[in-house]
Amino acid sequence: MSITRLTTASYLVLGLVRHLGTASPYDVKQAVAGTIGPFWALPHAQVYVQCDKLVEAGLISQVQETSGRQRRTLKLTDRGHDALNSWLGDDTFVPVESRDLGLLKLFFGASPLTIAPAQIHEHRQSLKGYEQVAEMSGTELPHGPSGALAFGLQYERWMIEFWTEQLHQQSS
Amino acid sequence: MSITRLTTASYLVLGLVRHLGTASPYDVKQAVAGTIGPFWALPHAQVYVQCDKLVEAGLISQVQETSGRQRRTLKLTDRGHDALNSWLGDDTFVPVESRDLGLLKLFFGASPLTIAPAQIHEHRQSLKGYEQVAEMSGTELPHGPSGALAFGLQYERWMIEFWTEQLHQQSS
DNA sequence: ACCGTCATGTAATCGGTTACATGATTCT
DNA sequence: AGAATCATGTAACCGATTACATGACGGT
Repeated sequence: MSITRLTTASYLVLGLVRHLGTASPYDVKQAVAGTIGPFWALPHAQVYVQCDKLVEAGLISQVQETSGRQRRTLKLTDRGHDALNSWLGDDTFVPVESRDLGLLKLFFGASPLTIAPAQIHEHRQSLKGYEQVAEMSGTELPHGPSGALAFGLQYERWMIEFWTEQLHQQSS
Repeated sequence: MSITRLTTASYLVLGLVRHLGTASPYDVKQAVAGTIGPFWALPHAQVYVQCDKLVEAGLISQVQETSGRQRRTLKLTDRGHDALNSWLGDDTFVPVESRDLGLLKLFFGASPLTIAPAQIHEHRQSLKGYEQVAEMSGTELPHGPSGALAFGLQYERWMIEFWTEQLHQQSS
């Protein structure tokens, strides 16, 4: 009966619904791709499950169309806002595990010549993605997203730098 | 009967056993902490499970004491070496998700004033840890681990830099 | 004797991913 | 009419984490 504790995925959905103001699960799913998707994946199956959970927990309200596509329109309740805010206010540090396969392989002795090129290529792609987002949205972004975007840009540049260096040190 | 495909955790154990030359599951468990643990956690329950799997798959050989603590001594078989090498040789890029809660909260509008200090503090701690490892091991590290260590140092410095910047931009 | 840590495991739970599945619109 | 995509979900599986559990050895 009682709702099992909220997971990060729950807060992700909760946060996205607030970010969008009002949204259907589908909107949330779409938003993932353009926002936090690149560094925190969330398959759509999760979105629907979490929406159910959050509605049941009374953190989001739901109005469902009775005909046609039966779209659900979601919105944070007051308790939802509270829950999200208190999560955001909690500064407990959770050790970051940047589970990077390339790095792991590097540790275990893979040659940079083997892995670095692919890493560099993919990080360049991601960088491009972020740059496009940055261009399109200009300076109109709210603080939060713009900070995260700044990180994304920075991170990709750093990774390109790192792997490039690994590649060069190899030949010394 | 047949062994379900190897997961990253399997290769982690496989890699560590080779890294150590010869090791008991317990040794592996200990090694995790001092090596890849900080950026790729592996609880000891996994170690034992994976060891069983790898033995069954014929990728590591096992000699078990018949008395006392019944320590198991593990070592890569030829097929184990092959498997590890082919994994290391595979440069397929797997999208990195650096699932950083702090970053996620930043995106959703948490104030840098709230989260940045804890982030900075913890990344400083991690940095210290890496620096100690670097000092102790000096230049004696094999290429792989030293590359990964270089990343660890770099990464922590970058994160400190990022969060410090966020903190300062806040006050403008 | 007792305590810490060495050393080994097992079992339950649980959350997430993958895959399956379906009907409603809209555009061509 | 047909294709694409909008929009919604369900279910099975599976791997990992968490918690439980136990005995051996070494030092005090």
